[in-house]
Amino acid sequence: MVTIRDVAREAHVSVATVSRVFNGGGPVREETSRRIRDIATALRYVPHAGARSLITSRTSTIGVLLPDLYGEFFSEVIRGIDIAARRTGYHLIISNSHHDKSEIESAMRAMRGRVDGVIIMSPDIDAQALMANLPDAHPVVLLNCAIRGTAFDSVNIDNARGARAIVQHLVSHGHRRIAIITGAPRNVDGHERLLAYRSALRSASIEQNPSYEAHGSFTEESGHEAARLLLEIRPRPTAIFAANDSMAIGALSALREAGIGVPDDIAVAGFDDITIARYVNPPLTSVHVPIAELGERAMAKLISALRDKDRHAPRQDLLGTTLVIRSSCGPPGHS
Amino acid sequence: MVTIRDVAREAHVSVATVSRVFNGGGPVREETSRRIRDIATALRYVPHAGARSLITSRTSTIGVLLPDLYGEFFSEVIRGIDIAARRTGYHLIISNSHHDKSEIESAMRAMRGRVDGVIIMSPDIDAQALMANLPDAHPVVLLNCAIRGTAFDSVNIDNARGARAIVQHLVSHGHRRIAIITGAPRNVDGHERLLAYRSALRSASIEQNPSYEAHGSFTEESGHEAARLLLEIRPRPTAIFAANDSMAIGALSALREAGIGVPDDIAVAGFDDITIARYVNPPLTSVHVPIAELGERAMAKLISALRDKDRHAPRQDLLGTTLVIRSSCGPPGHS
DNA sequence: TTGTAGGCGTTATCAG
DNA sequence: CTGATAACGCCTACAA
Repeated sequence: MVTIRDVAREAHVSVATVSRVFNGGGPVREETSRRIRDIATALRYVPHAGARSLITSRTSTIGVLLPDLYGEFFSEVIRGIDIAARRTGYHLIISNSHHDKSEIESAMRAMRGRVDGVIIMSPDIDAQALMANLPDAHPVVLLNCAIRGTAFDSVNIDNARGARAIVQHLVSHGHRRIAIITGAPRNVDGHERLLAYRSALRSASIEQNPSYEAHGSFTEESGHEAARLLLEIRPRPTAIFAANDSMAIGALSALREAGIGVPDDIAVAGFDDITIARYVNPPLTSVHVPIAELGERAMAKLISALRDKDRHAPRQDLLGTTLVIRSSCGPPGHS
Repeated sequence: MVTIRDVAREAHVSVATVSRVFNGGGPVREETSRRIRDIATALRYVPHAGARSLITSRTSTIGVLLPDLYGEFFSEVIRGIDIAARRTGYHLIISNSHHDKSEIESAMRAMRGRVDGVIIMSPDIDAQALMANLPDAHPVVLLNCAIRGTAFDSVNIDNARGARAIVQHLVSHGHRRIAIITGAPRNVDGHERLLAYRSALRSASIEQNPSYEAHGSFTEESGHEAARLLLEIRPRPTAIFAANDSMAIGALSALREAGIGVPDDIAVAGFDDITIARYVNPPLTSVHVPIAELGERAMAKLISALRDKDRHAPRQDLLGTTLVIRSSCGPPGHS
């Protein structure tokens, strides 16, 4: 392995000078600097990250703690984080499938000394209290977590507005028997969407039917199953709001199998607006969520917290959504 | 920051003893060991990764270099890698959007001293020659790369068999005018699937019509567009093989818009068997690819290369696929 | 069974 | 502008 000493020897200077060249530290004569730089590249010299972090106590790396996550949401979040990371020269350590407090804590422990900060995504609603006292080893940004109003930086989706918009859209099309397929039981996003659904129904003076709340878990399969259950209920709902697109697509396939027309017999709406939403049959009305931006924003917050170090006021961001009207709930103008 | 010295002082032993406890190094009296362990956890002591790597020259971290990648394929690969990584106590540094040689090389340089080995995923066909002489800083496993028969460890999908199976399935249903929507132009998988399609047609003594080869790029949108183009051709194809499911779904939506029945008027088949394939209308006949296993396998190979160090014979793995018959090409038995 | 001490590759401080 | 040199936190012979 080629070290800073090799470069120094070859360039007939001290290691200190080489170090200065690479860190923009002190003043170095232009010619010396160039010579060192040339020799370094010729020797394919790369500073040893560990040694550097030992003395600077910074790693230029940030950790990302994720729950079990499948599909588009996961990859988009990572993509957003990566975009912001590479823009600022940070590396990314990612660690998957963390659910409860102990797993998160052990993961954070394992990351000590490897990262300068951490982005935690833990949408489990029960993690709220658990994460209340996170180790303050390094700055933390909470991504789509259940904790609200704390002293942490956080980024969340504005689920309430989005779900309300969907329900209002359905109501404006004359629907009164509106069912919901809920998300995974203890998931924040699913929970918030459910609450907003209820509240929107109340606002529209629609009496709520508890049996219209079918349980799902964000998968196509669960959406399929839930829709089948919903079809048994009398009076049968005339609209189904699935808490995410995957379940909406599962529901669509269940309705098709049952010979039910969409949107004529039953309207269907989703949430997230994943890419495929516009290509299913019929194209799915949904709520667009800027997923990549979620990750990008989280990373940006972390970076700025890292820069400011002490003087940094945590803020809670709420990312807006957009109603995307296609044809699974009938034409836009109709009411 | 609490260091090994703090633990040593608190436990009235030398740092050497503490180190031994944590590395299973030399012999330590049972009682001493327990005391040190207790104090360490009480103090929340975690060895500094950088300092350790400085002397052991190992990092317990592996790097993952990926191209721009969207959707399910990406997340599944990562998931597979992560499963194998956590099983063996390795951390994961991931780095996105690397296409050409220079980007890969600079990324690898940036990882020097941070990782013990690297998994490179670079499905660009042109990268073949470019990557021929990778820096041999650390062990490398090629994941879905175009390089074949080299001295590198590699894991690839058996695209040829899969594509051939699809075409034969179509032929067995009486189709002779079989079109293909190709993948991204320089993508290995897309390329191999195209070649296998041609070869399967030849085997079936079907004359090839170059205009039946529509260009796609693995996105739903490109599949949609390609299908529309295909519909203009006379004689019109009676079957469309899309090089992946996303494009097949895009094609499905184009056919629906054109009022073409599937599979009655035109049969459609995909590749990958992503989760959603069974929920689209009609359920998509496809080739199942064990994506997560791809990542898991790559990681396993890297680990074993890391263990053996010198004595390790690189091997090229080809992951098998399975034909999944649903209804987008007509019933299974029919011919 | 335990302690001492040298060194891993860098950066930072202080003299020149 | 440049060069010694002392840390940084840890592991590992070598001694005791």
